[in-house]
Amino acid sequence: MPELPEVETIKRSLEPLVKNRTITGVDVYYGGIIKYPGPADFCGQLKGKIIREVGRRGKYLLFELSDDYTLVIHLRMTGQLIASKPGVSLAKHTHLVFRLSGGQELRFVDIRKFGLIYLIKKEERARIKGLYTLGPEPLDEGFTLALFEETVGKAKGGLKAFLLNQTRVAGIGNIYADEILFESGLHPVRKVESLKKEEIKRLYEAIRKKLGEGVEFRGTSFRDYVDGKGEKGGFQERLKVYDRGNQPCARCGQPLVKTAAASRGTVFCPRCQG
DNA sequence: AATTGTACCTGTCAGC
DNA sequence: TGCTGACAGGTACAAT
Repeated sequence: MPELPEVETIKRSLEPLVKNRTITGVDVYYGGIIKYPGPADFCGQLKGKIIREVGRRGKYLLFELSDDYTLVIHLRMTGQLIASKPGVSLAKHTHLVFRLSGGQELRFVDIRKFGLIYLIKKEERARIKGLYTLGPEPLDEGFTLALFEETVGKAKGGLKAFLLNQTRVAGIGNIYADEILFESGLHPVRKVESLKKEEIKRLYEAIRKKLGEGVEFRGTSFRDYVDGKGEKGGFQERLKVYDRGNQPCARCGQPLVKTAAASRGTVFCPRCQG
């Protein structure tokens, strides 16, 4: 489900509903989601903690808690984190319920059970490899063209795989990767090391533009994605290539081609993305 | 070090 | 109406 724009939208929608509330208890219906520590310690340590801040890094949600603890949640493909009122019947595939002070609950729902949840002390962040190896945040001010040129200089292989690699740039997934490549007019299996300076700039600008639009339109509800209030996003109506195989290209009218690149379904325009 | 393949799960859809 | 297989927003880990 969620790539950077979706996770950012969840973060923003949840923040006012959970910030400064105390976790009064945790109900576990499927403990396999909890990767660290064990379920008993997880629940025991969370009880009584206050949610100080809600943050995001790449596709990870970070709940900064009292006593320097961080609750780290990755939604992977089908994970949802939804604020609910107590007593409302549990949606199917609800695996975890965080009970909060002031009559609020935060529920973790995940059809495929791929989600990952950790409770760590701040200084234990290295325990989560996918988190500490993340590349730069593409929408931050620090993500400059010069920094991106440096990143590109270190990489090799196909562009689609490059964009999906979280250690290069954080937060891009399959939907936005295809949209970014279409926007920049670059072929998904074009070699990173073959890019000219001007093409690197186009790619950089497309990354900022497409992820920015994704956030602006509150994410892509292609399938399961909803924000922290259970509301759908709007960017699915603005997709130009993702899930549009065989449909005419918005730019030139030629049929878009669906193929596989980096072992992922990939749609592109063979004419515009030569 | 950096790729590639496989595993983790359930649901949906196309084709028979 | 089943049934089967392919595919789905993403990593983590092992093997190369």
